[in-house]
Parts: sequence; C-alpha cells; structure tokens
Amino acid sequence: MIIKIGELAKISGCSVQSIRHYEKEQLLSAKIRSDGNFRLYDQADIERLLFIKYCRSLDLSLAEIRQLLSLNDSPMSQCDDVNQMIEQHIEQVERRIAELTLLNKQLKALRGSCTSKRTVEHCGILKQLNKAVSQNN
Amino acid sequence: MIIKIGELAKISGCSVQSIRHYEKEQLLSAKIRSDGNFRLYDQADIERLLFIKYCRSLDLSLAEIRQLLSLNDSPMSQCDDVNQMIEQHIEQVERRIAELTLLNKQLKALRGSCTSKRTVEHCGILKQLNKAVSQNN
DNA sequence: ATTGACTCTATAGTTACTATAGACTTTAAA
DNA sequence: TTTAAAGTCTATAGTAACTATAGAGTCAAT
Ligand SMILES: [Zn+2]
Ligand SMILES: [Zn+2]
Ligand SMILES: [Zn+2]
Ligand SMILES: [Zn+2]
Repeated sequence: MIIKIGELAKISGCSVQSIRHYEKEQLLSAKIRSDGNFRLYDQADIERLLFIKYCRSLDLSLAEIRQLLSLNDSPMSQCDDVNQMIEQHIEQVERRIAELTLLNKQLKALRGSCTSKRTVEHCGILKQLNKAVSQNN
Repeated sequence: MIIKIGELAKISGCSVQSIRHYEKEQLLSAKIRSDGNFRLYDQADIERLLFIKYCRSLDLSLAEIRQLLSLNDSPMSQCDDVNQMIEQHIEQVERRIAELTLLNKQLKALRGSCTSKRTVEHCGILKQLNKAVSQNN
C-alpha cells in the first residue's frame, strides 16, 4: 500500500507540515517520489512515524528520537545510551514537576491575596508582587 | 544613582541581552542615554526589572507582565483582569503538572524494562516503544 | 595616546512546529 | 478533453524568550 503525505497525515494524526519537518530533521524520509515529485510512503513509513509520534508524546526531543531510531536500525549496538537518555529525561521531567509544584503554590497564594472589585491601587496581587520584589532587593 | 546596563545586569541577575530584549518588548526602557548613546538606568528601573524578573520566575509571559506593569502604572483601574490572568495561569500550570506526572509514570515503566548490557536488539526500552506503537496502530 | 573593557545595533540561532505564497500535479466531473 | 478543485511542492516567515555573534563605537585608566 502506497500513500501520499495527506493520507499519512490522516492515518498518523500528524500534520502534513510536521511530517515534512521530520524529513528535514532526518527522522523520516519518503524513499520514493511520484512522477510529479509527490512523496510516497509505505507501511514501514507509517510505523516509523507512529514511533516518532509516540516518542513525542513522551516529550522526547527530535534529537533524542533520531538517536533512538538509529539504534533501532542497528540492532547489534549496546543499549546503554538509550538507557542513559531515558534516565536523564526522567530527571528533567521530575525537576520540572518540582518547579511547577512550587510555582503553583506561589500563584495560589497570590490569587488568594486579591478580592476582586477593588481598584488596582489596593489589589492584593500587585501589592504582593511589589512586596516580593522589594524583599529580594 | 545612575548606572549602565552592565551594572543593572549584575544587580538584577539578568543578562545584558535580556534587558535589551525587555526594552524591545516594551517592558522596561532607559529614559535617558549618555552622550555616547549608552543606556542609563535609575533606582526605579532597577525595581521595575526586579518586578519583571520575579514575574518571570512565576512563568508569566512577557505579554502578561506587560499587562501587569501597565495596570501597576494606572492605579485606578479595576483588578479583575489581573485576577483572571492569574487564575488562567494557575490552571495552565496545573494542567502541565498533570501531563508531566503521567509522562513520568510512563517513562519510569519504560526505564524499568531495560536491564543494561544487552544489545539493542533485545533492549526492553525499544521493545516497549515499538509495542506501544503497534498497539496504537 | 593607547589599551581594554564596555556598549551599541543588527542579525542569526535555538525548538518543534504552524502558516503562508506561488507554482505545479493529480483527480474527478462536465 | 477541458476545466476546476483539491492536493502537493519548495521556500520563507513567524512563534517565545531569549543567547550569541559581528563589527563598530565609547568610556576609563594608564
Ligand atoms: Zn530528553
Ligand atoms: Zn486585585
Ligand atoms: Zn500565563
Ligand atoms: Zn536496553
């Protein structure tokens, strides 16, 4: 089964532009083109794109996915690199969760300091922000 | 006390370039320049920049900060807008935390499926990724 | 006067896309 | 067979909040 980019987009749920983008980034290429230069894809391409899409849903970067794909393509290499990459990625996600959790706390405190219907002059939020600044200063 | 951009950067902990960037984005401007066209800042500018920096640490966008600053500059306006913005920002942060928490779980499961020192061919991580893809398919 | 540190503007790069413009191809109907 | 709509092509610009240059000018101290 051979399909054009529009159908690949439909099947995969990726946009046409992002498929072209993945090609530019060397993640996925149409091995053949039509007479009129249209990209043509087969089943293996569909699977490769779904792999990419799933990895993106794990927030892996295109560079990381490129690495995974190339390892996937050379089955005899060692998997330490994959391992380490996932490990680092997990650490990054956990750091970000910690950051956002703290942020959330601060934002909620901020929100709590405003009882609507006031003029900005008396707004608890802006008061708090200005206070936070002068304390840091 | 009048300072040049380098010292403002030191005092605030912002980079020189990002201070210039905030100027381009209309958040902070040096009202005066030296004869040789150097930006000159005073105490009020320092405080404004610290305000910006603190808001950035809350992950507020430059557009949001611009809005806060302009409200801060017109004390008689109502604070509903501020309120609503913070509210939306909190919701966004909470959505992101939820997303990342789910992600973290998936990534940990993935990591658990690899016992190093194997060839990629037998790597649990890649097996899992490929499996996830074919299930979605 | 000269040196070194600082600053200026303008431009390109980062990430993973999205959105155009303008031209060409394919498919289907008239 | 002509024509029109829909799809595709490349190239380029825009997104967010910066960072990093290049090349030129300025300032402070010796
Ligand atoms: Zn990563
Ligand atoms: Zn308020
Ligand atoms: Zn926001
Ligand atoms: Zn492994």
